Amino acid sequence: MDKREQIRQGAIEVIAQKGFHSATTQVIAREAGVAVGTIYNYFDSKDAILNYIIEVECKSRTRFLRQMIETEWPVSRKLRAFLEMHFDQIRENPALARLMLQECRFAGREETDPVRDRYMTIPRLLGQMLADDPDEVAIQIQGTALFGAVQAFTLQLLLTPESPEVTTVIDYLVDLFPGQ
Amino acid sequence: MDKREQIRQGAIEVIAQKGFHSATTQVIAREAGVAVGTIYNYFDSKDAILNYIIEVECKSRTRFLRQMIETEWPVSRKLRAFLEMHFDQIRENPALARLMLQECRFAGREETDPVRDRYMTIPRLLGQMLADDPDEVAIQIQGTALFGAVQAFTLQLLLTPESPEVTTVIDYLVDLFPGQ
Amino acid sequence: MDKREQIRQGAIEVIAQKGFHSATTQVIAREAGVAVGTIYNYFDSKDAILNYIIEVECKSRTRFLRQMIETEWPVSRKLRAFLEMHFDQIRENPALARLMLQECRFAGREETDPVRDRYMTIPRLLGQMLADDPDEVAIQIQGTALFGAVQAFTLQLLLTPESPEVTTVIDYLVDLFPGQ
Amino acid sequence: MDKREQIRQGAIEVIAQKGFHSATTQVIAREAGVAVGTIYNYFDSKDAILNYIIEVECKSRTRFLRQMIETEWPVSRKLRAFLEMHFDQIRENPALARLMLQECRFAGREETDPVRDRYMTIPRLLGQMLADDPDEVAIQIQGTALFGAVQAFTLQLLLTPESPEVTTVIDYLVDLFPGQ
DNA sequence: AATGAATGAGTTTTCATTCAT
DNA sequence: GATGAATGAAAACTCATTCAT
Repeated sequence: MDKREQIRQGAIEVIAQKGFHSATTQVIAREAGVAVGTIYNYFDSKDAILNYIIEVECKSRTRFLRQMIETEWPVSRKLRAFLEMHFDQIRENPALARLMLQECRFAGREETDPVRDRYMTIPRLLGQMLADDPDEVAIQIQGTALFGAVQAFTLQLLLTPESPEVTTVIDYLVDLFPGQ
Repeated sequence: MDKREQIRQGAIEVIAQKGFHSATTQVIAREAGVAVGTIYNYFDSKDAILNYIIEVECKSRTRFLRQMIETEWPVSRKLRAFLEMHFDQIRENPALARLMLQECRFAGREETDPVRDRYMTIPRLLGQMLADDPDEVAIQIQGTALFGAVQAFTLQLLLTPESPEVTTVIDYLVDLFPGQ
Repeated sequence: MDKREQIRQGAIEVIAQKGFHSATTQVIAREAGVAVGTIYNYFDSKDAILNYIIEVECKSRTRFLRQMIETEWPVSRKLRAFLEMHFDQIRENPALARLMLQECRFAGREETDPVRDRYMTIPRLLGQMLADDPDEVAIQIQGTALFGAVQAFTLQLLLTPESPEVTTVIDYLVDLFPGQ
Repeated sequence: MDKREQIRQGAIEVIAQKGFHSATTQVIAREAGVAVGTIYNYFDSKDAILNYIIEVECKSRTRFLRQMIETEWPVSRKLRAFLEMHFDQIRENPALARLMLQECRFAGREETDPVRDRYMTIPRLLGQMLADDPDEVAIQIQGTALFGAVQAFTLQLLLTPESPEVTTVIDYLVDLFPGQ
């Protein structure tokens, strides 16, 4: 009944499967169970759908991370909680994971890109979670390294069936990033 | 004089700037200083250009990694050498780096993709470089983590001017991945 | 209002005038009073338009011939009826006649061609009309000869203004093919 | 050694197989054993090659027909001689026959077309061969009918393997066109 | 608000022709 | 004369977007 959400879901499936460029509005509309025209009642353009999908996903991650940061837990527990949430979501919605890996390509096309800014917030928050001092360069470095490592494991998980166990990966990462 | 190379260079510039999809053959040809038709004397299709670019770049990385693997150096020195080579090349040809980050997203579209296979060789070789036992899962995990971390730093370097110093990043990574 | 028919009519005019290959989709669209894209809402390809035109025309001829074959009329009357129908249609739509002569040249390019099969049904039915025994080689020969003769007259009619009178031609053909 | 003839032969093979439009100058050149550029030393354009092929073939037919016309033989013998010559050539060079049927499409594209004029001379000469009076309409009609019938048989021969025997066809035609 | 037929700008690719060697 | 790499105009086809119903 919520058309915007319906369209978002349809778009995720189609874009994950065919890639953003090959995902036509026709097919997205069919998958979402609406007419093409209806899409344009809820989104300004096809690009806007993708931006919205990424935005929703980033918000979900950043919200979780901000909660972790404010918690009094030890760092290793925070990190483990985040990783478990992340890989759980991958398992539940692999299409969305595929889409995020495929379509988050903002390598400096435009000068300012709100979606990119939102995306790049994640490594920063990861850094903060590992150690609270936001000015410390070393911390930002840790955040970026962790961010990249998680991404690479996610990609491997989606691509190769004989990937390592998720629990092994989580244990490894929790051990690697002690946040000191 | 070497038209194939000329086209490759032109394509790198244009694709890095506008993305593969928005990079038209017209513009690539103009940038390369040839006519559109000439592109098709040297490549089967626009896709083939991209594949070739990625192939060349992957080969350069894997060749270097194989050399490192066969060397008797300590692991930390091998890793440092690789990272210095990598970030040197980024500095020299940022367009190419941008392109690799933007366009090497093969999250499982096609079942078999030779370019993807070539690309995914890099984390495997990184793992081997860190510790020679190719059967050890832990080593593969290290390779993947390192691969992802390097990518994330590369992206940050390209996107944000106030990124950490490359030497700091290299020191951090050499310290993080001891290969034990 | 019926776009498919509109496009068929436009395509007939343009293809008859310039030949199939030189008839661009742009010009066909303009002649049909639609946009290029609209053509592809009703046909899979430019080829499909030509196939449809030929199909419609062949069906019209074969339907008429089957009616004649089932009639109790004497052969000469059946033949005359067919020829009058044929040359009437030529007069009414010379563009279509021109197109059929120009573009129905299937001299064995593809192994199987449904359009060609439909086209080559006409000489077979002509043979049947001349004498009902479908196994008699002689009859098939008559059908082919009649078919070719009619085509040659049609071509002459379209090309040379000082062609013989249609009635003379019909009389001649009715006299030549007595169907014995 | 005669390059023009070499090119003509190569073009016949390629055009017969792929059709004029799909026969590229590259492939024609390769088949002829020359370079593309060489074609343009002997022909003004790709079209000129086709015209030349048709011209040569028409000349061969018209020369033969003029000889027959000047002979004192009975009409049936002249006709039989022509038909035997024609079907012999089909058997010897089916590619050429295919090409002639496929590519002789002059349904009134241009006002004046020398190749078309040459082609349409054949039915006229056939008429003259059947009865010498060139002014008699009936004779022209016969020529056209015979021309079309021969064409239809040729097409059938090329398309369907279980065509009637050539001798049967010749006997039939000689019987059908007594020339009175 | 929902629909989906119509639109036409934009893209890849082909290929006849040229011309420097 | 022979060559074949370079050329770029031209063509089929796609698809995001619009708008009348």
